[in-house]
Amino acid sequence: MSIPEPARRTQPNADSAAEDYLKTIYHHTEWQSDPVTPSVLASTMGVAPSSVTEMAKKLSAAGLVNYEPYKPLTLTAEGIARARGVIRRHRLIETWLVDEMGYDWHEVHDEAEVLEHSISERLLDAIDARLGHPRSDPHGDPIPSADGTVHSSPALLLSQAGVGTTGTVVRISDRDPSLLLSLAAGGIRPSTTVTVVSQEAEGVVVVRAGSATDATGALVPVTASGTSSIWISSAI
Amino acid sequence: MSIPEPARRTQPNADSAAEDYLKTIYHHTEWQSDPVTPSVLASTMGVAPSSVTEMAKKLSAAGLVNYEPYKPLTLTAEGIARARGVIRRHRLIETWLVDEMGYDWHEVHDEAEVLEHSISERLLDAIDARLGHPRSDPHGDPIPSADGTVHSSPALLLSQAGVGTTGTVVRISDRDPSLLLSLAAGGIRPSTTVTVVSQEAEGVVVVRAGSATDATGALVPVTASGTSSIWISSAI
DNA sequence: GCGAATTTTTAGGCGCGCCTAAAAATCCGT
DNA sequence: ACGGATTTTTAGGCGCGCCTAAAAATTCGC
Ligand SMILES: [Mn+2]
Ligand SMILES: [Mn+2]
Ligand SMILES: [Mn+2]
Ligand SMILES: [Mn+2]
Repeated sequence: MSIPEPARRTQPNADSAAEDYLKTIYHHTEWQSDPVTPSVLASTMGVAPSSVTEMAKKLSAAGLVNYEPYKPLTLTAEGIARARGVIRRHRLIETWLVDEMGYDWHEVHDEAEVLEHSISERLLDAIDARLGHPRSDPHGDPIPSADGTVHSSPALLLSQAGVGTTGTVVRISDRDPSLLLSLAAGGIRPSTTVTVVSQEAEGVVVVRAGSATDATGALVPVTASGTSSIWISSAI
Repeated sequence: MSIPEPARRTQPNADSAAEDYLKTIYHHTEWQSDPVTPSVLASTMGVAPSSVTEMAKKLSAAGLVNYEPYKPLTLTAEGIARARGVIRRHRLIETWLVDEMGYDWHEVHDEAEVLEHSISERLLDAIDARLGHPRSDPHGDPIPSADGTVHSSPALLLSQAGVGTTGTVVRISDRDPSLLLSLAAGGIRPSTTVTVVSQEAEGVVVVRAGSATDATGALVPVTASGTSSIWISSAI
């Protein structure tokens, strides 16, 4: 009894903050290749830029991030592996919630955001097996396999596709639940075939292929920086 | 963009420590009625007694714990409700892991200890419905219902039952996985009928009712304070 | 019932992840 | 190429949940 336990107890979920930084850095380079600067990361994560600098140093000391003052952040090989682990957990949880637990695709992101930090490898594997080792999540994002492999199809941002382009929806960002809801109402999901009808400042009109009478579509918003939330395959 | 967000971001899992204190206080009064002093709580939770005093003041300020210096801690009505919420989550998760995810009963406690703080009410309800609203977990502990009701059967600590007593196993503490494993090997689970064969300092021998040839049993250890980890119904 | 042993509280400190304000470096337009 | 605007870093601070050491209160044995 009463072993004189020498030291500091680890906080619950000790490094979930670090996991979020790794995941967010990875995410920024997954579909685009913006340099990931502290200010970009700070605004994505809702923290002050100084907090990013601080964490960047810590992650650099841990061998997960390459950090040079005043330069963009990049992940080391080990950092990439760790980020993929977090993303694998996130996307398998989202898939499980939709496929087995009665969630709709716009409702799963926030729940996964929390559980990705607490689920064990064993439980994750059980879920993965039960789902039949899915390759992509409900929004079309690839699920890294347990060994770290990722199969992602090359894709084109919808806002960069010219009017008249037809393609298959590869991926839709899950960050805006209300957009997901309206896209579902318009019949647009990953693997749907769509055609760009017009490109305007306030949005992009997309029409799903179909007979003239039952074709459906949606207005896809474009951000100030000129990007939409949908990626399509470049098949003409 | 860049709303001048006024204040302090909440830490991830902000109050999981508080939830653990509430749960542990409740747990101590669930099957026995020891007074819950800071030293008892400190040793159960693996923290210093001064940490308990500190948290007791915080929980008292929050209206969840009755705290008077130098007196045992008790939960307020609101504290009981909150503790039952945590325990409901813990036990439903354990039940789900055993019933659907291929876990054995000695493997679930640690996983539940983490997930109980991060699962949402919605996901919990989905799991509860899927399991058919179970009343007790794999170790025989009652699962509080969503409205806070608990149905627990009166039970007798095995170490307090005389030699020759026969009864039904109501509940087995899940804190010692190796004991659970050996009890399962001995055919002892909740609702098993058992008879106390001998009471000794180092343990209690229990034999399951059965024909003379296939009767099985186990040696149940008794702690220094004279308690075992099994409760039986007082039938006879 | 009193002194010793034990328990509990207080005091002061630490690491984490965040903040604001100010200083320093880089970037950008002319 | 320079000066102002922007970005990034540094400095200092805060709340949380924990710690150890010391002080205070309670409990226990005789
Ligand atoms: Mn997501
Ligand atoms: Mn997703
Ligand atoms: Mn348990
Ligand atoms: Mn249990």
